Amino acid sequence: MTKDSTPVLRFAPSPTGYLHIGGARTALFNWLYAKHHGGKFLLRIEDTDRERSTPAAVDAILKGMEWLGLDWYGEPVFQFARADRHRAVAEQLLAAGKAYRCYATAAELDEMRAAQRAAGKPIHYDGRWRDRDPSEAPQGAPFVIRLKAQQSGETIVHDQVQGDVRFAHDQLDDMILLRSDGTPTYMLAVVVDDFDMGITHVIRGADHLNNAARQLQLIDAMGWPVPVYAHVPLIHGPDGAKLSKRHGALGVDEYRKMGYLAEAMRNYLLRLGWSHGDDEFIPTAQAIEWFNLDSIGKSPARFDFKKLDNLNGQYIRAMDDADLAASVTDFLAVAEPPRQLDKKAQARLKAAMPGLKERAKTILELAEGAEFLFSDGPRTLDDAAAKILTPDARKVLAGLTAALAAGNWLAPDLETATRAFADEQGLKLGQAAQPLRAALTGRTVSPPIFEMLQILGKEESLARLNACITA
RNA sequence: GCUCCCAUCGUCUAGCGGUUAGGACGCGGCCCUCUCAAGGCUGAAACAGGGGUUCAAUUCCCCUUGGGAGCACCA
Repeated sequence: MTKDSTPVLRFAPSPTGYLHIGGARTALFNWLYAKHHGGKFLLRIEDTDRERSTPAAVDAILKGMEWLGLDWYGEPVFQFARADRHRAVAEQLLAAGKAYRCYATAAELDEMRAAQRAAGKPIHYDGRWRDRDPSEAPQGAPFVIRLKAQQSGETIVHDQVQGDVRFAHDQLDDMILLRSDGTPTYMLAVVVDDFDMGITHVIRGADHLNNAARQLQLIDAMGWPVPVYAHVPLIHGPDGAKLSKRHGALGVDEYRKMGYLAEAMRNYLLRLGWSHGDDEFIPTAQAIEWFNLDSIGKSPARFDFKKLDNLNGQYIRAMDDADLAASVTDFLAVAEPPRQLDKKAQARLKAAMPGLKERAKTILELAEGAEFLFSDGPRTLDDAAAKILTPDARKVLAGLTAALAAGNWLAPDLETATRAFADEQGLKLGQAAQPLRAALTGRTVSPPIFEMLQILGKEESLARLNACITA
């Protein structure tokens, strides 16, 4: 807690689903803060909800974190395994008179809330068992343990993002620490675990801001140190409403499948709510150097795929050709269905990379754009390409093929030959180049065609061209 | 209903009393050009509204409006 001690951060997802984009950003901020200050970043799985927690979700979260490159210190802490410790703290509070047993039934509480709602009053536990003598307790009846919270005054959350946020104590009620089945609630578990794990900084979603005030009361009752809080605004969908699946509330693995690069993802997520002047392209190393809590914005941001695409394209263009080719190969190997590129395909892919990478926003697009390099033989024409290859165009192609075959199979020579051919035929270069492209790639869009001709090689190129001429 | 948070181009944002309100994405135009991109130049595009405070408010305060979050024996 002291200024000179190393900070200890944590990301604490509940394994009830995949790691979504909001959680990923929260994790990223914690990770960046820890990296920036040379502190520790821990992972805690909040699996106390036995009904909804699944091993598959734990796995998805871990995989998501790994893909994003957010490495944590040590082994993940599983909250449920610490239930005994949580219970002990509740008992300790009970013994100290800072907590009490409440025997109110669920039906009773429902009734109470209904009445409060009808009266326009805040919906809070009314403390009906707070000051009752234990002798009044119904024998053998189930009970919960509630914190005997302060009733007057206020709690101020000193938040690094939100500023000082004040909560009047009469707005807070006596929260449940231990359920009637003896299991700890989230409120208890978080506070105890954060203390036991030595957490100094809590960076989490703003949906927890209200909880912070309650947790502070618990921390106060235990006499524990207060962590530094930073409640980050939530991410909204493009329409300003809550992020829905069709908007981007997907598991991070979906982003991987769509062909986004982990570093681009980190950059995008970072800029969603955090800024450093006019800087947009912020590689991770730079992000670690610059990250701070002060520059986190206070308003919720909307998720924008277009900007993510652009950023991803920038990272693709900035990547080394060999690394990028390897990324495409890996991407295809785990795609559905999986595909293995043979040596020839890999060599062509790498050779064509300079032309390929500046036309793709995702690895998926890159792979699709390189399809014509992956196998030999005539191409299946897409609609636009078929339209280009009219009988006339095929005649042009026949002449051009003959002209090309006579010369060197190097891009500059091929281009010169094609231009000469177009000139003598009274054609524009495009009228010769487009049929060439269609025959070679099966499409009307590709990297510079003369370079592709060279990469494909004379034999393969001629085979594809001849197939189109005779067809 | 109650509590809390938020508010600059369509979107992400810079701005921390005096600016021609800047950048990025997206959109339009031009250039480049074998296609598509990339790249260069360029254009349109914002301080939610109303009160204060101040010589001066996008900036500080209040209200309204509009968004969002939380009010469980979920986390």
